Amino acid sequence: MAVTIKDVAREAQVSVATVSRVINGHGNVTDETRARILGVAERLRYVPDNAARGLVTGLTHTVGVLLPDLHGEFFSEIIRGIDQAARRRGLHLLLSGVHGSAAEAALAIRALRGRVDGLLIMSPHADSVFLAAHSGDDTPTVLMNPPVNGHHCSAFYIDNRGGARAMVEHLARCGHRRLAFIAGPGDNCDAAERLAGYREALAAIPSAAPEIVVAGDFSEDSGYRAGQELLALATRPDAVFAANDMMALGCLSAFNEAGVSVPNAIALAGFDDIPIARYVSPPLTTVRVRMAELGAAALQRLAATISAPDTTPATAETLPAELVIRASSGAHGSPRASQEHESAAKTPSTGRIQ
Amino acid sequence: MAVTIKDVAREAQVSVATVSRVINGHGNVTDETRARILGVAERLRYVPDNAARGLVTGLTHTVGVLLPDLHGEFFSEIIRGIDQAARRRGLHLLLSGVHGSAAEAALAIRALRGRVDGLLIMSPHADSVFLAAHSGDDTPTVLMNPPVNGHHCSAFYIDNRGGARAMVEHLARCGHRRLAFIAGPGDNCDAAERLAGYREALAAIPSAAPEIVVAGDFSEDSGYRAGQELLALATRPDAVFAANDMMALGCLSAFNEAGVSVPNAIALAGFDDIPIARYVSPPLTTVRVRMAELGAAALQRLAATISAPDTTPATAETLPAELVIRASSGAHGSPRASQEHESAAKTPSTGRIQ
DNA sequence: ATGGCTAATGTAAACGCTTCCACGAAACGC
DNA sequence: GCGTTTCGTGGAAGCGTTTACATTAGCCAT
Repeated sequence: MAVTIKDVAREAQVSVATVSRVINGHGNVTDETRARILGVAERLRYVPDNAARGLVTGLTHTVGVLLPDLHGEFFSEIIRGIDQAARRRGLHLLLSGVHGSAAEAALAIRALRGRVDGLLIMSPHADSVFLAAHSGDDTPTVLMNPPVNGHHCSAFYIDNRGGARAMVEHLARCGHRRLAFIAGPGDNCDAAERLAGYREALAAIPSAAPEIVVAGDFSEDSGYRAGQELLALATRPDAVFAANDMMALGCLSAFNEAGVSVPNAIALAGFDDIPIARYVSPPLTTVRVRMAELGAAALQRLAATISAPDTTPATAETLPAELVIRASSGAHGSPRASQEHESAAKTPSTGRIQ
Repeated sequence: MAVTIKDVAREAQVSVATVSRVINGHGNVTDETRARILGVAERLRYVPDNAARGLVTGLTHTVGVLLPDLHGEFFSEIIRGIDQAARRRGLHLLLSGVHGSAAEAALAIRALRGRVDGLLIMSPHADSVFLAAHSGDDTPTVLMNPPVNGHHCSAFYIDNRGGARAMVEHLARCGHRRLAFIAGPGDNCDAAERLAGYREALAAIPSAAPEIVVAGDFSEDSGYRAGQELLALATRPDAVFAANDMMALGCLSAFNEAGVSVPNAIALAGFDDIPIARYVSPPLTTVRVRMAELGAAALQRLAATISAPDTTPATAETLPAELVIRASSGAHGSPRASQEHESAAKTPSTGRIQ
């Protein structure tokens, strides 16, 4: 262990208290003394030990970030948003990928004790995790896209339902009447919400044909199979809305292979706006959620809770999902022209729980 | 601050020393005493404070990760590799995105003092960063893809040159003779290495036409412009090798717009294997570096250095870049068949410095 | 001068934990 | 039986900081 505050104090012929005051910018120190101490600290390359500091102050200036899976653009966007917001507040990020069960997640949370001032959690097990590890603990916590509502800490939700609704309405506006939906995994909350949105919106459109829902599991393959299934139908749908972009892509492959032109013969839309979406041909109409903003908002909320744990009430906020209209939905005559039109159908909503 | 070791000791009617021994699994404790302490700890939901633990042991079980830019797949892959390797060793990750200058990076490193056991750095300023913040400091450090060689800590390099060479050779094997190169930004090390690899390989092919290098800056736009530039040439090249995939994509747009068929009229290749590469039409032949493996290897190295700082020599290792052959390079008659052939041209190399 | 302020600095007690050392008791070898 | 280990446990000294409190000195009003 390198040079400590004592070394600086000895060298500058003052007490450690005075050095501490100078380092932390507290007043009541002569300019001359301050200068001398600063000089010595510089010369000795003194850097305060954050562990020791945290021990006595109880503050680590670090927040723990628990993410379910460290895969792909989705995740990196969240991190980016969190990081940006964090560095603006001088906070550090303790990152932890939680792969397995709720038990493992709980273990990870325990391991963070004394290391972080607060927690940012995104996990399908968010509720059980919370229960298992947090009960009796008062670490400020913010949940990102948790499976269910009603925790006693702040949470940020994604407006899956509103986004799906907006997409169905868009497809209807494009003149499509038979709207099919490729569903996601049954145990996935986002998937369920998107399906619900599809159904809600469909029910609200008088001229629309009855629902057509085929199974999928978010994978490209399942989208491909769903596409074939839809083509085999007695009466084909006018438009297909997949619960995520990967399935839409798989579906697109199936259509291409069958020689069915998108969007002329059949319109197609996805959900997520993964980077590839704008590059496929035709560019995919989809729904976007600004994940970086989710991360940033969650961190901001957490920071507020940390600095004033008692006066900051737990909130539930839902982030809007925006329509990203590209060529695949057949919105305009010319696919080229409609590209990146990106009209946004925002559905903001902020509530307070508890 | 919740329940401490003292609370457990008092409740279990033993000294804190004994509790500590039980918690840390040290021997010399009666089974009966151990059981009692464990029971109390469980009941009280005792979780050791890591800050305090770190203060006395000097170990944090945390490594700092400094990354230049928290954008895109590239970054998330590295993180994923690091995280995986870290959790296998019970290490935590303190993540920090370093956007700005070397000075800012140095500041970030200082802020990690007492928080981490080691550093994993990826930064274009890696050398100055290192000098500015590390001199006099002995924190174990591993560099990932640093700009230059010859630091006194371990480093992992990416075989940009070898990858570029392999690509040129591949294009030549496909029968192309006039090979053009779209260069990256002049101040970028990776770009420079790739250009060098192109030149080396080209010089080694007797039948090849002289080099054709057009400027680019890694952006899609610059690739588009480079593509137009190449088409305007008196004699068009047979194949175009872009220093990264984004430029290759831009170039592809230019070719498509001009009605120039890829790979029939002209072959195309990129570098990086971004996720989109396999989805464009035709799928893009490119060079891949397994970034997750880079991260994992770097962490493994760091862990070794941490556990045995003196006996672990600093190494320099270069990670192979693999050829990913898809349709755009015109390798086979049928684009469909060659897709994801993914023959690998590995160019491993491990050396030891210092 | 004396008392009372204020400003600058020092002293020392935490913070929660690990670990060295000491101590008593039981077990051992002779 | 007595020295000598070995074992289980407690006492206490830190680890590097911050900070409440004590101390000192200088200054002004009396």
